[in-house]
Amino acid sequence: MSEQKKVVVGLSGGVDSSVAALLLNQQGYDVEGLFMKNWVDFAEESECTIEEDRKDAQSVAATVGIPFHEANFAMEYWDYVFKHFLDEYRAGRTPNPDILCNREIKFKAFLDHALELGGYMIATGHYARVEERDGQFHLLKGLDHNKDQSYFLYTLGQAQLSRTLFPLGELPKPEVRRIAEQAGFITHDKKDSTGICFIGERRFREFLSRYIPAQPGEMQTPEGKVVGEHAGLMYYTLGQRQGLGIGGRQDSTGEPWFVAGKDMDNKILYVVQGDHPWLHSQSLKAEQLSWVAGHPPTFPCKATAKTRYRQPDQACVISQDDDGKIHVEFEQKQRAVTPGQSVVFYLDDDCLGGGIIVSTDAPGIHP
RNA sequence: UGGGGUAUCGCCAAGCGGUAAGGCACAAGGUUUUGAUCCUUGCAUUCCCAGGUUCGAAUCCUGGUACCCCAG
Repeated sequence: MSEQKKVVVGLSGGVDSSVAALLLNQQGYDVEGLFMKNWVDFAEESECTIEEDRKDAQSVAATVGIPFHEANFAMEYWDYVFKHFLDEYRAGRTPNPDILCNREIKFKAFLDHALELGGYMIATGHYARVEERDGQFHLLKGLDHNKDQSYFLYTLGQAQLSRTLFPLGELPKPEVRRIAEQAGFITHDKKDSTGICFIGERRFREFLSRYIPAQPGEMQTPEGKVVGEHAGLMYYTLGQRQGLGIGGRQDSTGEPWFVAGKDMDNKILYVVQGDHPWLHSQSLKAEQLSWVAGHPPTFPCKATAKTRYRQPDQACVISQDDDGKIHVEFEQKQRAVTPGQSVVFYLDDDCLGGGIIVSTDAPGIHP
């Protein structure tokens, strides 16, 4: 417990990282805090939020009594996260920028920077655990399964995990808030932040339209009936309900409509009503695999998987495809499995790794 | 300009003399470190218009207007 080595904790200005810093400090680590600014927004109220977060982070560092640093990885964020994010959307897929952000920024740029600062390890306020067993580092779910964030961390490998501490991994969220309040943190009752990491909560369509111009087209049913017009395929994601504007067709059942497919070439957005077969898939293919252990498991491999954050674990079998991709066969049909999103594998609490979904066996047309 | 029919929230749609259901859409919250999903709440003092009957009408009557269908 009395490791005298320096740990740099990423302070975001939220409750979680605040408590992470406090706990490490109490555990006897030589803790320093670092606030990252990775997004620059001109003439925008979000600039204020960033500034407020910075001040809160600074205040927390002062309360804990640790040095406070700042870093700006806006360039790295743009080049390694945001560009890719836009490319994916342009291609009609739905990326998860926060997973990339963890790989490229928090556990690369930040980690490197922390080492330069003389740090030995880094720490964040993620709800996840790292455990070393037989010389292998395992990424485990946060003990508070309700807040578990290992899904976002599946790209971390041995090199990263061996230098990472997740002080909140064993704690339930309410306890974290309690600790924050007792410590007198300015952040103790701050609302949990959501939205893209470092960018924040946005009106998503409006935000995207600043980077990708609208390209309207038809909304069609699988039968080819035109039921409306869309603003641009990239603004919609599979399984989406809100924003379609279709209501009260005389020839319909009265059930809500959902996005079920995209025809990029013809700019057609396919929509279906209610619980439609196009929305369900039994299997998927994934690529850009990343395994926590540094190597894939032995295939075929029985495991569970999440296709999106906070989804209950789904039983599946992972196997290798001839073309190097991974084939995942689910026990139960899955709703709206979306290309560009990540599938993350688990063995109980053990996060094995994951990959990017490229296709599913759901009927219909997908990018 | 012969006959018949329909006109209720942005769209579907209940209502049949007793003081405007519901669904979809939309909006606002909630959940949520992606995008979604999901949950909660809100959403016609008013029923095409104008008169009339009635204690009381979206519901009955009269006259307009609009649209639809069949005939010509």
